Amino acid sequence: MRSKAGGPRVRIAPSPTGMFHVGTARTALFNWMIARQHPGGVFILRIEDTDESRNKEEWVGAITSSMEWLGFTPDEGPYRQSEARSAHEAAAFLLRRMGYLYYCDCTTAMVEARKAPGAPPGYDGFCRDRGLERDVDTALRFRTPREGVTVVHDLVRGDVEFANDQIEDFVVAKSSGDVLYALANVNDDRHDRITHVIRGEEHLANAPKQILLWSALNAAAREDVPLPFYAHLPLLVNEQRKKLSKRRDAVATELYRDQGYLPEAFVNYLALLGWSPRGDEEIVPLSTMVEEFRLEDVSHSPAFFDVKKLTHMNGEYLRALDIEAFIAASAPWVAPWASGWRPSDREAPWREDQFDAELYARVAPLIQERVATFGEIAPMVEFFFLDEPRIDETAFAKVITNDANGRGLLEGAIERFEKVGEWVAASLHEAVAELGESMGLALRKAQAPIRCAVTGTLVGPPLFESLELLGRATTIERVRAALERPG
RNA sequence: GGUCCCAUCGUCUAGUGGCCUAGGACAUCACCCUCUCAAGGUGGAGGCACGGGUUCAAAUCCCGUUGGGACUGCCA
Repeated sequence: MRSKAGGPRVRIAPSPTGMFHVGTARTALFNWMIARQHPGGVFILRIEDTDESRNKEEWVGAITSSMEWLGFTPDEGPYRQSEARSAHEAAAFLLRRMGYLYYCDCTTAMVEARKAPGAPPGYDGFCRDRGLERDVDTALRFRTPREGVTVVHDLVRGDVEFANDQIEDFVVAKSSGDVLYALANVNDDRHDRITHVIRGEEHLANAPKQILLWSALNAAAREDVPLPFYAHLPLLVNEQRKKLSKRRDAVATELYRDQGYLPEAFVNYLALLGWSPRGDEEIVPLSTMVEEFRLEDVSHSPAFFDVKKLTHMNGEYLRALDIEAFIAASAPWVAPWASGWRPSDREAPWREDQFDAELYARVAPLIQERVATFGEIAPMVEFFFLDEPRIDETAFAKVITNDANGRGLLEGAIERFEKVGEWVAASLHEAVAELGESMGLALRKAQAPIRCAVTGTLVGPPLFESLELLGRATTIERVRAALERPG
């Protein structure tokens, strides 16, 4: 349980909430990088499941599978906080015996009722010296020092001071006997010999309480476990500058995985939230980030999670893939029946018997630089696999129904396509160009109705390459179908 | 309300007293390329919240103001 060669021991301690919050993902990344900077570093996953309402097994699965996706394999764990229940109770017992804790039977309403208008909020210490014993309605509170200051030596923010008389006598164990997060977390960190507590800024106000508890535990147990370094990371916020919330915002890491973001790109983007690599290049390999990362360099101010930038960055990663890798990695989105994992938020875009892996392999180079996520592939290439293209009515009306040249172009195209010698992109390009010329139209105008008839839309992969792959028969058949379409 | 944190282009950031006429990236605009859409290329617009100090010199240090935010549970 000790660090190998005195390396850092860090941990992320998510509570199971049903999904893996992107903020937790970033915290995991920063912790993981610190662990990887030292050969003896240890990265621990501890699931804080002490509250029974947050103790669903599948929720734990959301944590482990996202961690796996991100590539942050824990060196220890996953531990369950709930497994240490008896250790927490023992710690509470010891602390109580040594006088650091006292029983309190005040209800929230009672505390509230005693409060003079304008009095400081929080518990007033009413039971501090009443010498209550354990009972069905007694919670255990920590006897906070009334004088002095507790300073949090924060690696990103510097020293943050809290006057002890501003820290209320907080509850450490419920009247049910269940030990609360405040103590459980500290006891676990102490037990696990955590050296760096790296977490979100929302925990900064908890830090002095935890430091007090840590010291009390050291004294009570007569074992001086060194206090960890603290590092409170800037919050991730939404466009309203509010902390990213599960209710309002797209915070589930799984969502990004389902949409077809690459974990490497996602991690790279996450690192940029509150930190930046040296130099002007933002797309950097993980190994470089691990090398350059310093908690001291982390920004102090909140960061907006910008999906647009994430998406751009993902596009860059996608384009950097060689074509085989691109094809392989996109499988869950184009041939989910053949891949081990499939996105949970969508149906297969077409039936297995409609899909043609060889054809897809030839289509892929056409769309690799046109998509930013794997999820965008299917809508762009579906006309290759569906029996009939899905027609965009607006586009159809614009370039075929309502364009004076529309039908003429389609008729001319059929005529020329039937005569094309070798059915390859270059010949088709030439054929359509000539057709356009004969009607006094630029190629960009001439190709539009054909594109719409065959692919269903006005945007997509290069037309002539697409026609080549589709074949003469299908192409002509679709152009005919468009001509026969009512309206 | 109390405690605490924060403040450079719309966004993420570089900047740690002179190298700043404030750099990069995303987004945005224009142009080029072009069979559509992208990608790519070139260029543009856009920022040190405000007010006082300190200093020969401040985006950088100090104070205040304003503005944001977190916490304030017998949740984690």
